[in-house]
Amino acid sequence: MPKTPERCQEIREETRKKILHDAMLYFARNGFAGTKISDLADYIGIGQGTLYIYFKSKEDLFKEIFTVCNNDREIKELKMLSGLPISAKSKISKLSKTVIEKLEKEGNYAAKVTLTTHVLFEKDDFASENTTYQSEIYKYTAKIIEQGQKEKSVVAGSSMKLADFYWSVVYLYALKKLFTSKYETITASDLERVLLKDKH
Amino acid sequence: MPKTPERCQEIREETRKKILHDAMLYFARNGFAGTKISDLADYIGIGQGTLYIYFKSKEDLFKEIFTVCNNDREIKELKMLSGLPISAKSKISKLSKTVIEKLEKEGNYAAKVTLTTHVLFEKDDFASENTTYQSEIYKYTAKIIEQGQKEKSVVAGSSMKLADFYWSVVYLYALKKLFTSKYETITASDLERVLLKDKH
Amino acid sequence: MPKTPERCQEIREETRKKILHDAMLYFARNGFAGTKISDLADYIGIGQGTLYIYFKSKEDLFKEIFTVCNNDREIKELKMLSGLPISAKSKISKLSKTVIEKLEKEGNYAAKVTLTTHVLFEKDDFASENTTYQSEIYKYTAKIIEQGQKEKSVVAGSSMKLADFYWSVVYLYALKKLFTSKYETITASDLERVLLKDKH
Amino acid sequence: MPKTPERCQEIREETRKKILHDAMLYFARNGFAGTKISDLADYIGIGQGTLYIYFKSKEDLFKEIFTVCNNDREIKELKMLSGLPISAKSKISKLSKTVIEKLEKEGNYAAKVTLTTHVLFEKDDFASENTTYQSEIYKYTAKIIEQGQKEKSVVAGSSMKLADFYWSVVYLYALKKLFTSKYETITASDLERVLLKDKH
DNA sequence: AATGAATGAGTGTTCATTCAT
DNA sequence: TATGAATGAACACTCATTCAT
Repeated sequence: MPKTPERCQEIREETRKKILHDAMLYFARNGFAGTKISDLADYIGIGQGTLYIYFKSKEDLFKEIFTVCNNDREIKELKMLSGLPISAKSKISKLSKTVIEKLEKEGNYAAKVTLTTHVLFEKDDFASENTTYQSEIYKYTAKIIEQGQKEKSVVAGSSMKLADFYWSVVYLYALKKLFTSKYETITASDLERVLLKDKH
Repeated sequence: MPKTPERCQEIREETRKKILHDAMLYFARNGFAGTKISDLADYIGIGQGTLYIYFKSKEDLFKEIFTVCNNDREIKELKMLSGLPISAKSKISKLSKTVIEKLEKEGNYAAKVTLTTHVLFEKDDFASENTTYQSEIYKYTAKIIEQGQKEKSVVAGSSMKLADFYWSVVYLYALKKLFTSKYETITASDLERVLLKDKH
Repeated sequence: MPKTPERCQEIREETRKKILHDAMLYFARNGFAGTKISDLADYIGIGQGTLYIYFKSKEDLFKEIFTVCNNDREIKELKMLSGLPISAKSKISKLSKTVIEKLEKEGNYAAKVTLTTHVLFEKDDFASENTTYQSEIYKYTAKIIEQGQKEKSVVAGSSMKLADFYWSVVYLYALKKLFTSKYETITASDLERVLLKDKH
Repeated sequence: MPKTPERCQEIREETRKKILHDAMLYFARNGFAGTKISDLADYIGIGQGTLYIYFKSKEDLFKEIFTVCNNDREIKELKMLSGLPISAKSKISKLSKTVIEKLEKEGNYAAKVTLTTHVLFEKDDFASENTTYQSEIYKYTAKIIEQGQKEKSVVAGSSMKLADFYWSVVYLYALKKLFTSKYETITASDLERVLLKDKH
């Protein structure tokens, strides 16, 4: 069975995907400084050298992972949600349910959230690039919050601060998902409460 | 004439305190793996060798800092609060005000909270030791929550989960305090909302 | 294609052997404290890091070398010699000739003797392990000496003391071999004289 | 009681002597590289800083000790012995008795011999200085040996080689004296046997 | 003069990266 | 292409030396 060039390309793509996927989780758990290439390669199940065929350096790999994390689908979905002709309360409920579900079910969502947020804190170099993504997300969340404040369903306060609060809580439970199994996970209604006034 | 032993002891005690204090902040900001001894020593304003007069190793220094973080005063104060003959809502208000104030004013409170929580996630070795401290804090918080649930002022749900949620939010804003100055800090009433139903 | 595991194993074994061999000489010449890893690696002709692939630490490397030095062949040969049905004088002659020859010809014999004896003096930790080897050697030498004393060919005195004397002289000329080229080496008959009465 | 300048000078002299004396033993036991200033100061019973009042550096201290070791009295006595109008055998007997006695009784003789010889092996820098002393000693010993060979009491062979052999054995038992108490010490007649033919 | 806390150059050890196979 | 042994720059740690007291 001769390897066609196409098949070769396919294999390459698969390996690359696998590295990105596994490394995302590993970096999210151990941080950049706390990740050794040797350990990471073992974790992925490849040789150390192989990593360097696909990525120029540890830093390069990290950056690529970070880029993958900041995909636009997330933003687009949120943008669309914010534009829907429904109450802010519904939007927040919908969003919260989706997020909690992703945390539970979607394999790498927790890692993605964790890395995205971590970078904000730790890596000054990436801060600018990241801001773009983060600020888009915040912008649309803030829009929903403002709508909710008009509708009296959302608590008072700076909409950006509240958006930040909301996503920080998501980050928190992403962290918990990654590291512990001890505590019960937050529910969508717990998450909503960050923004919503009580229902009576 | 030789230095008096008393004076020597004093000097040692002061230097040790300074190292513990400054290193706490540095470790909280950079993590264990992300902290280089040379940078840390520069940050503290001492020679690298000096660190090793007072602490056997980087790990040893970290452990000692962690021990300092887990002081009992915190626990005692919370225990006392939980026992007071006032409404749970008042207790939560009081606690939240105190915590937010400490975050704002008290020099190393943010670092303390951050380290204590980080260790829970990252360092398996410390998990057991840490659990003691953390679980005491959680226990008394849960007690207040349960009181509040009876009084109908606190939302429904597992009291331990809610306690964890509450302190996780505190951790979040400790992180923000340490790393950014961009965002408005959370208010006590934002923090309360994690637990309390709306006032109306 | 990956390297075959067999070839890898081979390479590892070779490098390990080379390190043990060369480091034995280097440690014998410079002592443990006097040996810098950087110098040693240069001497062997490998990178510093390579040493740490094969040995956990400088101390570990030293211990392994020491173990290699204390091989049983030496003991077995001496045991056999001591049991032969020939005069003690012949045994001592034979032994002395062998030893002197090894000192001259066999690459690392001098280093081996030197290290084995040095350790007796300097490293308390190894004393017990070493005693086993050393005491076996002494035991069989003492046996020959006692035979010689009965046959009136060996001088009077405690056989263990004389055995110790004999091997100490060997150690001496191992040292000289390692460090200087100035002095004429001892002859087998010089060595015999430590034990034997004059021939006339 | 005001300290007179004379008394001050005396105290200085005493401390200096104490350091030289104790450090000689310590260096002999641990070697140059194996000696830490902090340990040495503890052993002597003074502060680390004090050493640097009396000696410019570790190396300087070692050199001074080495100079003290190579005193001329030894040489003079041997020179005189070699010139006496008695048989070589008597001279060797006398010398051996004196040496063994010194090893037993004289506090630092073993350390002195050990250091003097060690330096020959280890410290290339000192080799030249040392050679003077050592070669004087060897010269007079060789002279006695040559006399003995004429008188047929001493074994055949290069007189320098035999002198070297003789003093090497002395070094050996100096080592043993310093490090172990296990083995019986050599007797003067054991030592003589290095040079003398048997009595029959 | 004596001390020992502080220092930083030097040493031991690790780990991202390279490269022969 | 994939591997893991080899590397050396970077990091943790030690110790001879200095200096304020």
